Amino acid sequence: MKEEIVMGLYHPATEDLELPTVLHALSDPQRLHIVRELAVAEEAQPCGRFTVNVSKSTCTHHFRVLREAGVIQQHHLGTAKMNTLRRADIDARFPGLLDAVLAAAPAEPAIA
Amino acid sequence: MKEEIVMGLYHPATEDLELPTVLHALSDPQRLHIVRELAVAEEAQPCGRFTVNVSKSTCTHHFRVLREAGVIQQHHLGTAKMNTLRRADIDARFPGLLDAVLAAAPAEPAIA
DNA sequence: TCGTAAGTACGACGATCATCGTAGCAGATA
DNA sequence: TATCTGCTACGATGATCGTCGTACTTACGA
Repeated sequence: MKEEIVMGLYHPATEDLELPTVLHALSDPQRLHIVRELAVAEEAQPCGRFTVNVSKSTCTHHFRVLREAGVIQQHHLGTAKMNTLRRADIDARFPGLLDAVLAAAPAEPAIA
Repeated sequence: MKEEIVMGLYHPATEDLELPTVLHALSDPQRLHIVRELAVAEEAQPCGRFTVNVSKSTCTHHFRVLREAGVIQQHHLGTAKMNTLRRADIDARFPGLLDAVLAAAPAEPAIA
């Protein structure tokens, strides 16, 4: 039941990650695209630097879904909000899941 | 674009399986439970033999979602409709995905 | 101090979803 | 033929979802 608050933002604890919630977070093409870009990034990325064809408010919505599902971690940095993939946490809770998702369909564009 | 019709039921071809669709199909607790029961079954199972706490019509809906996503294959047998997991197809298209999903959260009940 | 850049909050909208009950159909069985 | 079993079709309903625009906040920089 432990929950972690990082810089005022809700993040579920690793042991509280739920499979249906994570799968649902990953079942949207836009969010899948964000996760894939995040997976190849070396460092934390601000929300604005993603190739997503939706409005800013929709983008905020998708990042919140990913964060509340435990897929990404967010923290403020100046006016920006930096995003990192919670790869170790997801691997610990659901071994192999993230690798399988990232290995699949890397060619699918975010046009949809 | 090939599509396979098995006994009058639509089934997507292996190469047409889409990751978001499959993930969405697996993101429901009831359907996840069905898939898990199907994974440990030796043979094809009729729809009625699943421990699901929803009505019959809702059950029909969930099986259709799984079939149209390409997760299961269905065929009629008398009055029953038999279900099998398309494990080989999913493994071919998304290697490791099904294993990761099945390995995770095996203790989650279908009470929800 | 003023402006700009990056995100958020807050509705709102149409679409999809999970659920149900009722009615009905197709095989199997008597 | 009549009945039963297993499942589907067909709304209907309430909830959630993805999307948007507008207004707002906050931090940085000129």
